[in-house]
Amino acid sequence: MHSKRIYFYTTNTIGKVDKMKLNTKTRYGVRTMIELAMDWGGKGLLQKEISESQGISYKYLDHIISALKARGLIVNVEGKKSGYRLTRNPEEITVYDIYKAFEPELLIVDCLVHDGKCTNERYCASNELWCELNTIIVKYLKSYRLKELADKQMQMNMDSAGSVYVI
Amino acid sequence: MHSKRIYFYTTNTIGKVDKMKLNTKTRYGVRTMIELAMDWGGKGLLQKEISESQGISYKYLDHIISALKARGLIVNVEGKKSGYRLTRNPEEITVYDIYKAFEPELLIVDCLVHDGKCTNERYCASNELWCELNTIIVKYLKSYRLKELADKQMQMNMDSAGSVYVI
DNA sequence: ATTAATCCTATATTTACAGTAGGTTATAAA
DNA sequence: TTTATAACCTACTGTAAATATAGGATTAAT
Repeated sequence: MHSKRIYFYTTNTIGKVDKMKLNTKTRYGVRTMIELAMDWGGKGLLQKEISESQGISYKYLDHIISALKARGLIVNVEGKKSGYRLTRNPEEITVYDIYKAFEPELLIVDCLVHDGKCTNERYCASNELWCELNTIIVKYLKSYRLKELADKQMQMNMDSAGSVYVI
Repeated sequence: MHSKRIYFYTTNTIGKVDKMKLNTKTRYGVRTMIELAMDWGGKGLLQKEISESQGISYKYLDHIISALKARGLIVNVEGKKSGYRLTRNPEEITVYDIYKAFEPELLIVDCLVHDGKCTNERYCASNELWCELNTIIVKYLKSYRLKELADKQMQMNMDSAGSVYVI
């Protein structure tokens, strides 16, 4: 699943990019949420159904769903076997909400704190740079709403029946 | 150096954030480049000097410098012991240029290609989302020039002598 | 020739991610 | 009330990249 490393000095120095990479749980989480958003107002979806339509391992989906539930984003309609549904309107759920179900905080460098302000007393030009970038990313994820994603997906599902997720 | 894991289900599911993180080499690379930018038009800086002023291990800096050289961003002024200097005006070097010295490409998810277009034939709403975010990040890094960083750093170094980098 | 800076290879260590396995509990249906 | 099935939870493993460090070879200045 992983591509070849690229080295300078024949070894070391430059590795395959694994940082600045979104984790799979967040990706899967978003896809799961899109699926549930498309069912918004419907009968609810079973883990099995989500697993099959999304091509995510049933067992692995356990963890995804657990995190989404723990974060209060989804819930069982009524007891088991009734399926899951969103707790809020997809319009009111941002991608950042979903991200936060899988990561404590988005910090592209460690010495930035929650609100995007730096903890260091001393001045550091690069810190300012990364801090700004961090803010931009979070702002984007907060601006993107689940509804938009579900709408796009639904539209395209109608246009070409049988389309498949790949991410 | 690493903070505690946070678990749901008591184990697994959520790990310490290691994704969506800038790698240290890029961070060090930027700091190295700031240092050289502040010396722009000067006598050149030795690896030892950069190592000391930045608090980066001399040996580790080997790899940083190697990558920057391989990328053509820096060069020895003339032979050894003459010090390194930038090959271009800091005004013409973007942070993305530096990033590219350490990572083949910035791709927050694997199924995006260089120009920000998706490789998949099938439509995928989340792909579009990540693709846009990727573009935003790259755009920001391309817009930020080394000169700005060096200027800020120089200004603050003058304001408070003896300031120290932390990132 | 000596010194020292650069240049290069190899290797160690850590640890989070990604994923699997195996089980218990709850609930709906038979 | 038995059975089937879905949800729920814990534990564990394999892998691979990141983050270094060590040691030496090469080159150039003095």
